[in-house]
Amino acid sequence: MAGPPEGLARAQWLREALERAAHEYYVLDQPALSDAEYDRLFHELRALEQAHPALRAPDSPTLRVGTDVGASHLAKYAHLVPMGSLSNAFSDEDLEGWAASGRDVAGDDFDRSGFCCELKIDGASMSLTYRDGVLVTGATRGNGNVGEDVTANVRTIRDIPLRLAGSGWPAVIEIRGEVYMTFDGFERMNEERVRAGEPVFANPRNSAAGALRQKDPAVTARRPLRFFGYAFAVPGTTTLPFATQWELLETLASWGVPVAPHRQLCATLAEVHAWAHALESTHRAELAFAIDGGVVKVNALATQADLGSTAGGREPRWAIARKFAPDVAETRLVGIEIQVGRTGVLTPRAVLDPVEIGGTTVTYATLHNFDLIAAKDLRIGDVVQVKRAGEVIPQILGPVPERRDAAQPPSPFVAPTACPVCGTPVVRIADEVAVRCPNERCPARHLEELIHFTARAAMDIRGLSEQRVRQLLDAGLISDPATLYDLTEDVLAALPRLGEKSAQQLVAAIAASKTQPLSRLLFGLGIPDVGEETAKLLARHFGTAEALQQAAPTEIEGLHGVGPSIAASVHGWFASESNQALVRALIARGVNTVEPTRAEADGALRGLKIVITGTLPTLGRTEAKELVEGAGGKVTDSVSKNTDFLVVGADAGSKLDKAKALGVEVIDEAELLRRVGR
DNA sequence: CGCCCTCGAGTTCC
DNA sequence: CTCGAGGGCG
Repeated sequence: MAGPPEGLARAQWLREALERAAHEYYVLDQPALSDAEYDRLFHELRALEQAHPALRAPDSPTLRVGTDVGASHLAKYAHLVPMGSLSNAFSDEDLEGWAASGRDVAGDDFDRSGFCCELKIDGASMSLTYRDGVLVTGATRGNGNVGEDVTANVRTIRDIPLRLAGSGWPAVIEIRGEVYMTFDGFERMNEERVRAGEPVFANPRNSAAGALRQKDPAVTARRPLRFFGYAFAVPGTTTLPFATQWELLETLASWGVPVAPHRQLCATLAEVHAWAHALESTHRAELAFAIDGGVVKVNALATQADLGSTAGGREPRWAIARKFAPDVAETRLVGIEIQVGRTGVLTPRAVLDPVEIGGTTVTYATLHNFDLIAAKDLRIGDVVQVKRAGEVIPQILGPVPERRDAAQPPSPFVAPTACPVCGTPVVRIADEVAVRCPNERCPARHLEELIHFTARAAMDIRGLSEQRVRQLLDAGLISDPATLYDLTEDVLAALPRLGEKSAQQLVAAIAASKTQPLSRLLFGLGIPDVGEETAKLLARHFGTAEALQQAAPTEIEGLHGVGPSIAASVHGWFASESNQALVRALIARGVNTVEPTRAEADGALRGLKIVITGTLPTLGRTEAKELVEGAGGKVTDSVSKNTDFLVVGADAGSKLDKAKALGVEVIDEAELLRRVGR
């Protein structure tokens, strides 16, 4: 079917697609094609070129296969001893499996000497050849047998010794290790590249590999490259003056070769698991450079020799890479649920076969809206790729069509035309992706409205969790927020899973909420477009709910920060008869509708805009916010050049980076406390 | 009219 | 945390 004209266009298209994919993969580090898709296109192109030699092009990606060493400006270097690779363990179970097969070969010896655990640096593998203690060659790994000679560039890396220190080194030795770049150096380098108008590197590993292959060593010298050694190889047989991997590392260090920190000798596999978990949860974030896991090695060299390598490959049986759980996992899309939010928006939610991603089990993932399902062509029953975005919230990247069951093709998902809870036909506002249930009495919306009313930033009713609200609603004890105030201890105590004591506390908490300021009440009512800030603004300006209710749209719009859209929303809400009835019912039950006039803050932070990020050592988030506001400051959510300072805690994310980039002052909790005079 | 800052809203897991 | 959109300001 691939006749020449068609075939020519197809071949052209394939070449471009493959080149683009390679660029996305290697340079941008954002692969758009899966490995399987890449392979499929690649094989199609190769078949096409073989069938029609006229279609071959000198720049075809097919010509790169197996020539990744030869096709460069760099000389080849044959390693004196081949560089092996490691098999991977992604979980404790994988590691136990590795140990089990090791015991099959070495018996009790496998565990006898303990395990030497080291960081797995995410950099470029390197072999340094020393003759009589002098560095003569630096070579990349290549295919394991033959790499590229990058000696001139390696000499510019300052922590690689040009001459080994100490004594006892063999006459010829290849020191194996990893060339890497610190996050800091990586960022500095990218900043320089931006200023020079050059494209930036996607991550430290790619930039380290790129820097090593520079034609001009002067360019490499300007790159902040570093080195860690972890092994060495000696051609021929030599008796070493030590018996364990641990001593090997100590020896390397004594020769002046940098060795990675956080190495540990573990007596048992259980200790290895604990070390690996600490690596992922703690050390990984604290290190100045990237790691992609740890390496576990049987400590005794004699046992290593007994274990040898796997029959076919070059993978030693005595060592394994303990990789971090991947951020992306594949699992089956079992179903799509539809959630109805407080504002009536219908949101599809993917139900997944539980899968572990980055240490937690993921069962649900939001799909945001129905267009997205169609755009990604997701079907129930598909195997999908799931990623944890922003470290926390799971995201579906897309289906894996190769794994679709041909015999039972999954059916496309059809967006609902009616609310799944109340059956009201949905509406879709022009130009908006959101689909809404327009029924203001929809039970699903009721539930969400009530939960919002009791929320911490709203009326702050402790003891009314989502589950409890659901229970009360199902029992018919409450309908709208006003009915909460009719609850009595007797009625509550009769409910299952609710004792006398809890009933008492709950009634007290509900009663206590009556005195909350108007701003919290306004926020709790859930007026569209009125969040915490706008509620405060309205409450402070109008003082009472009555005044706000009677206000003309123009008066509301006059407030700084409120435009025509919000004004119309507020006015419209109070114009509704049922909303007016709700406000009357709340007043009748003694709920406060007045904003207390607060004394002018004369605190140390008056007029300052402050952002808080990460986990503070002693203060909770709300406490910190109250502290700042009590001192006259304002806490905002995002860092901008108007931000006066950023209070940073543990595990700070992108805000810290942004503050640094904008030159915003960064302080810690202790400094904040000092500034507010505590 | 376009840019930048803020705010609202939705979201998962333990 | 992130996205999208309202709103202020030049």
